[in-house]
Amino acid sequence: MAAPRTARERARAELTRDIKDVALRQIAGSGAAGLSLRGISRELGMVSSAIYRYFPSRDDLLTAMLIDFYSELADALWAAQDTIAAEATRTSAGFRRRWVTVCTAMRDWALAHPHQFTLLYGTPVPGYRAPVDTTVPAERVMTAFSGIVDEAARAGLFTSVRALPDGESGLVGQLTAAGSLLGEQIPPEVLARTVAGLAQVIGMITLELGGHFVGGFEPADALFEHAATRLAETIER
Amino acid sequence: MAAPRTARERARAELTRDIKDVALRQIAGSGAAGLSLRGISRELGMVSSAIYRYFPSRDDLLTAMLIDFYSELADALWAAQDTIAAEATRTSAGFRRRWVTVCTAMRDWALAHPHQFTLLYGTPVPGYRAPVDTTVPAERVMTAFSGIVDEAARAGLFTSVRALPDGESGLVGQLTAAGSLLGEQIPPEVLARTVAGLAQVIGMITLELGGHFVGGFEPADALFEHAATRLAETIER
DNA sequence: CGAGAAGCGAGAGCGGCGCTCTCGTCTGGA
DNA sequence: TCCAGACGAGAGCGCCGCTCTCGCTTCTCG
Repeated sequence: MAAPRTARERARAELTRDIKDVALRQIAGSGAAGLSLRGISRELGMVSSAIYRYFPSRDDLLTAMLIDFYSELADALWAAQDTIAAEATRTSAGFRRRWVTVCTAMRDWALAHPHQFTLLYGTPVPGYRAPVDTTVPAERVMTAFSGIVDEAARAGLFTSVRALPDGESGLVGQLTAAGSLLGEQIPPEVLARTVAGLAQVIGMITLELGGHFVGGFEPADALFEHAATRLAETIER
Repeated sequence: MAAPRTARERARAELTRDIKDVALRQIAGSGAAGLSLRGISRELGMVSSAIYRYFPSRDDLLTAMLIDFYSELADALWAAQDTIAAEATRTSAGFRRRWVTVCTAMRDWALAHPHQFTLLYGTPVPGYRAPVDTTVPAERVMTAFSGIVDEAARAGLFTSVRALPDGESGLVGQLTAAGSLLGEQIPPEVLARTVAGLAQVIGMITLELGGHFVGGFEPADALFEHAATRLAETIER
């Protein structure tokens, strides 16, 4: 993103921002499926075809939003961690507290931005396939979790972990390969639990947002916190 | 569903079936968002407005499909259990094996019917809210999991479970209330783990279907089976 | 500084969608 | 046998994503 020099470039950058702003409001209001280029252009007082000068297709606009949302979520998770970063994560209690904090931060963000969350982790939009540009911010979300585990591993918290049997499944290979991207110190068996744990967090939020808890576990605050706490224990031993 | 007597009734029942069949193909092919009443009518050689004699809106057709899919998934889960039903679930090993079997059956069904699965557990369709008719078959899916746990509880497998502290959160109350619908024998703390476990299974399948594992854990067979196995252990103690 | 290139918005138009309403026809029960 | 109700056809409403052409403006480069 070079600084806009000419008036044309400045106008273009501004309009691009405006389009994304309106798109954000549309998604926050009625979901990604309600995102309409015609609606945006109407709100911006321009003709629908003009939008295509800025985003060649609806999916490109969606991709831009996707990147924004991943980044926003990742920021929220890292910010939540920082509130207790002063406390070292060298102890078991510290690790657990930090893990639960990040899990809760994810749920809070999801409840505050349900449509954004479902766009990230819900049903992929029909013909849409997320381009590689989105994987970088998406990984920042993942590392918000794995970072905690990595730090705890460096502190030597996972000594009594039963080693994974390295069968012909290639699981250990997958895990060590993935682990080298996230932090060398995470033992494969611990990384497996971390991924499963993240899946559980996303699953519970998805179920809650999808209304699968109504009439049973609504509000799900207590259930969620309980599950996150147990998750931390599970990861650890 | 009374048996059709007149020719009119027979024709109506048949056409209703045909519409659902075509709708199923459309969803299986391009997802729920690609479901189009016009497309169905075209394939059926009739004019689009005629469809509305049978389903008053697109959402009503979606509801009918939803009920079918929940039932289909529940059937698959129960069928998978039945293959090892001869073996009693009185032992710890039996319980774990049965749990993993049902988890795997769910993943298998989801991989074979990705669009159906995402319709059930993915992003809710925009303005659509599932009517109560869908909760009955949806609960059959839940009970496919909780039934195993209930049986294990009856066999006295969960004796050494640390009791949940009954704080002011009301979690124990929620769990006992929900438990009374699923099987009186499940201790609240075990039910909490069961729900969290189901959330993890759904979460991992969602991530896999959403392509969040590509480049890291694809294929996810080994990771999934490992997670399901650990889940069974976690539920038990 | 002036001409050509490139960027831009407006407008018309394509085919698609869900859904509504009207109209003639057919069917089945009283 | 007759008539109410169910039915399919067709036209139409407003929405959508996307394309193409046409003039106007802005920038760049000789």
